[in-house]
Amino acid sequence: MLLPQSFYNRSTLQVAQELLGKKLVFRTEVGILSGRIVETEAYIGQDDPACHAAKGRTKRTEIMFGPPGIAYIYLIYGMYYCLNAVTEAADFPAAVLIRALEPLSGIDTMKKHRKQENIRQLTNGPGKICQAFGLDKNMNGADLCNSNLFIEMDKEIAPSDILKTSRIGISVGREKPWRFCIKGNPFASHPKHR
DNA sequence: ACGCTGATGAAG
DNA sequence: TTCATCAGCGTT
Repeated sequence: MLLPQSFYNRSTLQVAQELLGKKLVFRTEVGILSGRIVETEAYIGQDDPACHAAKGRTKRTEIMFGPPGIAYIYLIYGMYYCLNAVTEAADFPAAVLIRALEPLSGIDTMKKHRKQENIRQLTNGPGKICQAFGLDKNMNGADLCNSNLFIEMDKEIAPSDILKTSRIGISVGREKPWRFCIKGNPFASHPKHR
């Protein structure tokens, strides 16, 4: 069952943790691509210096100020895309970055997109997920509750099985423990925890 | 440890 | 208009 908009219209920290174990699905012309979410990060509001929307509304970040349950996909480092799910009510800018998946279906297509045979290397990083799924700016703004890209209910992860660490790859806001992984899952982006 | 790569937003 | 920055990845 597909997660409804009300799932996303809550505290970002709660959504980020509850997304662990859920299934990201993308229906494409070449078949269904899916994977279990095993790593997320929260980016929350104007007081979080690492959040793209920290300095207010811009053309790029207005999507984070919009309604919850929308895909926010942006280009990073000139070559890779990152997929986020917008959270919380409209006018509060926040999102959850999907950082790593355990591939479930469409694995052959993912291998082709990634030019990579090792299943563990297919989706263990936010840029790799978008490459494996073929997601780019064309899917920015897609409604995760009503489009070919959505998230389904699946496993429930017990709080005791969630590892909390600082976020990766940022230069500000490092002190916030807003990265979440399924403990011991081998598909996380950084196998060694910080 | 480093280079690739280009959109973004702030500064001028 | 220029310029530093950047929620990553692959190769060295």
